[in-house]
Amino acid sequence: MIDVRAPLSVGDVARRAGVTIATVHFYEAKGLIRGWRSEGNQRRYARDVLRRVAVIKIAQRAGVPLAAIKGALDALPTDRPLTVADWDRLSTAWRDLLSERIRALTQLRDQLDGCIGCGCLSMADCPLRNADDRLAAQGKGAVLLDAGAPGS
Amino acid sequence: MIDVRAPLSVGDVARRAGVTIATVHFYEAKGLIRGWRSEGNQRRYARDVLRRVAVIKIAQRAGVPLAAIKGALDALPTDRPLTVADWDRLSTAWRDLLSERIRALTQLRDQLDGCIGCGCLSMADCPLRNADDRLAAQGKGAVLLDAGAPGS
DNA sequence: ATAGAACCTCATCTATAGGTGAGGTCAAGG
DNA sequence: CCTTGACCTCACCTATAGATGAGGTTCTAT
Repeated sequence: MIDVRAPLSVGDVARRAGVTIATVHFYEAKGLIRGWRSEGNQRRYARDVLRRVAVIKIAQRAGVPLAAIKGALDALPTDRPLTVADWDRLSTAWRDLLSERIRALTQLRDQLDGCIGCGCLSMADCPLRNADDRLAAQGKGAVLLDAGAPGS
Repeated sequence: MIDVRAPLSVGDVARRAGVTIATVHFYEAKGLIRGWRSEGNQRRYARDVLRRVAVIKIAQRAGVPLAAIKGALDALPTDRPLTVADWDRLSTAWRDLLSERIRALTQLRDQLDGCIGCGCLSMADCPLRNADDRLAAQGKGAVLLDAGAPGS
């Protein structure tokens, strides 16, 4: 008989969250999830971590780096499970990030459309090269893609 | 008096392409660009590399990893500068990749919209978690984002 | 009680895309 | 001539996100 309220082992979490045990170790080491230890020093987790890992994976799909995800999760109280309201705030922020990413990629695609066959790459006023330069001037690389995430 | 047809040094390429000297070294080591050496063993490049570097940077913005960019460039004859037709083929292929990326991110955003506040993350039929599982089942991680690039 | 599965830590490795500094060489102007 | 800036190689470092294996311990079921 399985008690659905029993604490989860690393293996349980890994299997049920669809990640490897190494990943669970890694997330705990990075402070993204939290648990306690058994008498014999084995990891134990509340069922709540499953939702946390799910949230982490969704944010990663949206392109949010782990450090930023941690920042966002840290801004939430840790003494209770994630609530719907928490998820609402996180998903809204990440949705906006996603929109910005989509906007940037769409703009690039449109520029690519406009430039296909034009051979203008060597000219100073090519929109593709200029957009790139404008970004480069604002800092180093990938500004649009890696721009600040919520809570960090 | 500056001869616009004179070969470029690494420093020239770096300055004019908007990358660091380390990056030029790196690209040459990876076979993304090619040049020759002066009597004194210093790197020399034809002006053509400027266009190549520009193409590389655009592909990177589209999310194409360097190895795939190299694959695409290797499929092109190296005994002449990049032509408009070459650029046409590359940009069309990358445009499609970009479209796929945009589609995947847009789908994720729509799912996020549908799920905001629904609190369904813990349920097995949440579209966000399922989409994730479907991807995971096809291999490990980031399938949509890193899917095959042209010429590799 | 004991076999075997699951778990522990720690060190090392993978891949991507470069950056940094040491120690030495090359090239051009005053 | 000789200084100075640009260049060379090589080794090692950074960050991200884990994977892998060694050597030893704990848990659980029979």
